[in-house]
Amino acid sequence: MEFSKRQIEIINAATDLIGEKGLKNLTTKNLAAKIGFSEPALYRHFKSKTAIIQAVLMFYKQQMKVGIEALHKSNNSGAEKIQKLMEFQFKHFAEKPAVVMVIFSETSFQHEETLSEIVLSLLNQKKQSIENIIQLGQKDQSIRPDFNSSQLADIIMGSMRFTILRWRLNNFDFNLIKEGNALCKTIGAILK
Amino acid sequence: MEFSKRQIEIINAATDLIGEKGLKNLTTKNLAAKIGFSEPALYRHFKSKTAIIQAVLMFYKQQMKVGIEALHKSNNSGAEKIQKLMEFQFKHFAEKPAVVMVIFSETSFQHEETLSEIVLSLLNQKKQSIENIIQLGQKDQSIRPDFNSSQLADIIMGSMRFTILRWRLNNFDFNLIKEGNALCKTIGAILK
DNA sequence: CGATTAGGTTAGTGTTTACTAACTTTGCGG
DNA sequence: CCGCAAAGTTAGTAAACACTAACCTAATCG
Repeated sequence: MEFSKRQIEIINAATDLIGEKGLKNLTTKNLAAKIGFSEPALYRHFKSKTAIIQAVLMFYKQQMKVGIEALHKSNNSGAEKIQKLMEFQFKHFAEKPAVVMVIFSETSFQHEETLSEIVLSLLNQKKQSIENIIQLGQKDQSIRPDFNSSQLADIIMGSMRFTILRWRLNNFDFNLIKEGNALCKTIGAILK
Repeated sequence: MEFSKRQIEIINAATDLIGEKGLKNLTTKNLAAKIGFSEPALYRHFKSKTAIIQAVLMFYKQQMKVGIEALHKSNNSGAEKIQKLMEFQFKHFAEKPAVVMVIFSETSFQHEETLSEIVLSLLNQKKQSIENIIQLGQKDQSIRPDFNSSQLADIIMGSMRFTILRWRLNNFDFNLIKEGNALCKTIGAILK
């Protein structure tokens, strides 16, 4: 998936709009206004609004993949990698709250087959990376081996998502990084 | 919050509509059609569509409260109560997938102050009950005392929500109760 | 028994939505 | 500097939306 400059501009504007007031705020009118040109111009770069949302998700998926791959290359133990991954994610969200909204908009796409599929693949990609790290950690003995890696991945991803959801519902007004670190430590203790 | 018969009828129909195709499927037109009368009739029972969604959430909140209170009265240990609570929730969702959709629609309400508040209170209510049970379990020594109860609650609620989200994104086509039980056991082991 | 009211109807309103038709401008390669 | 395509414009459209006005009916109750 390659995007032109203008397309990336549109993707960022769309992300911001969702970030500000949720998916409902992403209208062709608002989007055009945000970028500073007229509505029909959007259609020179994307064939439909759905294609734009699709691009937003793909863009985010790509970003996440790059971040996780970088983590994988480090020389840390499995347990340490999990810590780093959690830190990375919390930091990412704290810096770009708009992305948080996009993630949670996931659940509003059920009526759009193509979007649902991307969301599922996004989630699976992330879960798979975490499972891989856990299995690695179970081999290098930094993570206790008696837990199922898939379930541990559910627990890790779930607790992160939930913390982020709480943050969002509280209008982003507690320190996510701090709460994230605390969660991180508890998860670390559980994995030992 | 007391609802008339007709209001409960509307609440159920609205829940079903959201369950079928998400929040976007909840239009006044669809709702009226589902119940079998005309659109304007809706406005004899609720003053606006927002009020209907509000009622759906309040109704669900009430239901949940009743379920959790029943649990609290039992003579089980804290650890056992957590198990029961998780079973109860997974069963509830497996039986009424529509409610799942409503829960995850939470995240689509950010533009509506009043709805966001209800969602937050709903989440807090649930989290508080779980925290209470954990603290109880830490006193009766069925749950290890060296973890922060708030974080454990995040982990429990988060992993449940995530499992349910996966179930939904997979079109409800794995056995939620089975996966729920597996998660339950792992959580049980963690708490010990 | 007459008045009031709760709860239904048909018809329609203004607004917002995603998107298109048709035209114009701009920038670039030969 | 010509031709042409890419990328912008204005003006508009049909459909869907939440909601209202005006009217009707039947039950309740003093």
